[in-house]
This record gives sequence, structure tokens and C-alpha cells, in this order.
Amino acid sequence: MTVHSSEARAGRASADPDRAAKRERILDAAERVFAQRGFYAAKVADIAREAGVADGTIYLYFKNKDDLLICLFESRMERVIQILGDAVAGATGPRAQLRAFVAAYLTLIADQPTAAEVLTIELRQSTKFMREYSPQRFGELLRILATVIAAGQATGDFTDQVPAPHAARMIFGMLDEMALAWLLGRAPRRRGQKPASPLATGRERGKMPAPHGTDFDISRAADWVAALVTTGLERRSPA
Amino acid sequence: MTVHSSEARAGRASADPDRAAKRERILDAAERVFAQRGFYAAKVADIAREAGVADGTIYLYFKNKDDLLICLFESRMERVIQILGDAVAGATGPRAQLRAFVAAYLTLIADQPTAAEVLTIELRQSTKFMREYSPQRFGELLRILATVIAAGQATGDFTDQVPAPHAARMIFGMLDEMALAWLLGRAPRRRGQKPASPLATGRERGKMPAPHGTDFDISRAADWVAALVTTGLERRSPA
DNA sequence: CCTGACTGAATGACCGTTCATTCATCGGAG
DNA sequence: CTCCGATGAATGAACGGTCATTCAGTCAGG
Repeated sequence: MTVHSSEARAGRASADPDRAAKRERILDAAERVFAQRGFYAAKVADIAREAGVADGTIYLYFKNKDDLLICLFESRMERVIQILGDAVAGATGPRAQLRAFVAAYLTLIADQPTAAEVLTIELRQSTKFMREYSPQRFGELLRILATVIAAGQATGDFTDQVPAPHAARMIFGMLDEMALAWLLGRAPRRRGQKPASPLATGRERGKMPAPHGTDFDISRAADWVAALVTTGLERRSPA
Repeated sequence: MTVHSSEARAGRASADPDRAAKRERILDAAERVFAQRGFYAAKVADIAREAGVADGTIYLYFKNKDDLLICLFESRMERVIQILGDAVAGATGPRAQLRAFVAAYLTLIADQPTAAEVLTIELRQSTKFMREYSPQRFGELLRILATVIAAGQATGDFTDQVPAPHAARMIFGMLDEMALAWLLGRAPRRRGQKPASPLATGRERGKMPAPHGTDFDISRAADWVAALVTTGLERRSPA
């Protein structure tokens, strides 16, 4: 399908650019389906339908369902790291860089909620695996942050009470939790199908509108995170 | 179908205490198996064997596999909340209470790594579901923390730049991430069986000893978290 | 004997994966 | 330019393996 004018040329030419596009179509579909149903509940057939291809076609592009998840992770994570790296590079001085990182991360979540949902929620279904499987990507993200902090410690802007790598981990934890809270607090489910949750196979409980009433402006979260990270909770000077 | 937990009473004399004990045996077994294999990869038969009962027996105590996970969650989470509540109650003043909470949480992780693994890692396999399903328990935990913070804000010990509930979330995120890092950084796998990870069905990569070389004294983590939370990264006074 | 807790082999549904087949496209021969 | 066989991407029905769940028995205690 599609292949109109362009590809023509040198015989097999259609293979490369077209192939990549279809691969991307499948990844996009997988992203949507995983986000909606969760990895384990997502059927390969669902993804195929969503991508508009046959079940078997998926196996021409990916080794198996696991491979699909891994490739999706790699693809999206690369994008994330790119953006965060740019954000940091675009700021000057540890404080500004730290703030830029935080803001960029949360903006990313807000802008790409579907991708974020997969990275933040569904991939956790195999966090243990993912972090064992591709510590690089995830470590890369932490390293960007740790580098900023270490730099700040070197210049004396930041205290060195907390080792930079651990500080980075904690900050990531804060961001991750805020992202999670925000993602779960949005309009609950999308389409008509079964309510997605991997476990909900059994009964269907009346879906509560939002987990706790958790629903907030995520851009404000950046300020909260930045405030907590830089100045902490304690009042600086007595009242 | 199946009994509703507490109903029994009258009927069989031995029924109640005995029954509860066996139920607990199954829960313990499930905890171990889930921690080792992950929820989806864990077979009901594995849990039965681990508990020393027949497959069918599990269904005399739990409605189904999902129910088993839910009950496990409820059981362990109750314990956690109890302990954290006590820790806070045992300290005086917002700062001390905050520190007590942090220390108690991480101590819990260190003392009960198996339970922690289930709550922190494997339950995440269905975070979306769990948090939708039982927001109470999880919210309870956050509320303990938020209450401490709000109290501190009221007394003027803490800044109110960050709304207490969100501050609580962020702190929990930090703790969670540190717990995760520590749990994943320990001696990788236990028994002989397949390497547990739900996804690793495919190839088997030479298991790296530890994700990044992440391995640290978790009790020290309490200090880091407390430091970051209370005073932040920025140096208080110029160098 | 009853009773009912317990057993574990048997059942059946479900889904990832395969593969025989289809068909659009292409290049060379006439 | 047209025709023809080759090519391999795409298809989707069917396969096979894996478990969760069931239930017809077993048996110990009363």
C-alpha cells in the first residue's frame, strides 16, 4: 500500500525508507496499545489492528512481543535523553541547569502523555528487567543529572552532603512520582474497550473518577520540585 | 464463591485459627514467588508448591490469582502503614517526625526485602490497577507524610512554598527510588530457576553483576534523603 | 458413617507465533 | 511497449503450549 511515486527508482529501493516508516507505524501503535491496556494485557493482534497490518507482519519487523517493547523503550528513551541533554546544554550554571532539567522532564510528560505513560507506568511492569536489560539508557538519564549536580558541588553552589549520583536518583524519583501522579490523575480511560488495567480481568468496579482527586497543573510541579531540591523544606531563616 | 474471610466463626472449632494460619502460609509463599518471578510469570502451581498445598487449595482461600495479589498487597501495606504511623507518633516535632518517617521507611525496606520487592517492584506491574483499586492504602501512607509536613508548615518550621500533599508525594518518590535502586543492586538472583524477569523469556544476556554498580548502604540513604528534603542542595550560606 | 477440607489430574481458554498462500511489483525478453 | 516469471512483503487461519481454574474423588476427624 501507499508506495506511490517516490520509491520507484532502483528496484529494491522501496525497501529502506518505506520499511522504516512501517516499523514506526507499528511502534506508534504499540505505544498506544501498551499505554491503554498495559504490556501483558495487550494482545499482539490489538497492536496489529491498531497499526493497520496483519498479525504476522509484526514479526517481519520485530523478533517477538518482548522485542517490540524493548525497541519501543529504546526509541522513546533516546528521544527523552536527547531533549534533556539539550535542555541542560542550553542553560548556564548548575542551578539553571538543574531547573532546566526538571522543567524539561515535566514538559515532556505533559506533551507526550502516551509515551510517558508507557515509560512511566507500563514499562514498570518490567522495571526489573528493563533496568537489567538496558541500564545504559536509564543510566544515561541519571548521569546527565548527576553531572550537573557534581558540577554544582565543584563550584560550591551545591552542598556535597549528598553524593551526586544519589542526589540524581532522588531527584529522578521525585520527578517520576510527580509524573505518575499526574498521569494517573488525568481523564481515566480512553476508548470503549475493557478498562485496560492488566489485572482487571475479573469484575469491574465502578471506576472512581480519579484516584484521589489528584489532578494538578504539571507545569507548577516543576516549581515545587525545584524548590524542594534547591532550598529544601526548612525555612531558611527563622520565620 | 469461596468464603468471605471472617464469616466462619461458629461452625468448625479449629476452623478459624487454623484457617487463618494456612491463609498466611499461602500469602507468604506468594510473596516469595512473586518477588522471585514477578506476578505474571509466577504460576499458581509454584505458589502452591512453595506453600506446601495443592493447587486447588489456593482457591479455597482466594478467589483467584488477582485476588491473591490484592490480599497480599493489603496485608503488607497494612503492616507498613502501622509501622510508619508508629514511627511518626514516636517522634516529637515536624523535623524529627519527618526524619523518623524516612528512617522507618528505609529500615523497613532493608529488613523485609522480599516484601519490599513485591511492594516496590512487582506490584508496579499493575501500579495503575493497584492505585486505582486501592487508593486508600496508598493514600493513607501519603497522608501520614503530608500531615507531618502540614504541621511543620503550620508551626513555621517548614516553608509553605510547596503544598504539603505534593511535598509528600515527592518525598515518597525519593524514598521509592532509593528503595528500588537498593533492591535492584543487591545479589541479583536467588534460586536456580529461570532468571525471574517476566520478560526474559527470550535470550539470556550474561547477567551483569549489578545494574550500574549501584550498591550502597541503605541506612546511609536515610541521611541523604533527610538532608535533601530539609536543607536542599543549595549551600545555606556562601561557601 | 458423615462431613467437608483438601487434592491434583483434567479441562479449556487464551494468545504468541508460524507458515502456506496471495498478490503487487519489477526487470528482462521479445 | 507488453508479457511473463521471479520475488518477497504481507496476510491471517491454524497451531501448540501454557496455565488458571475446576471438580470428582480421597480421607481424617468426629
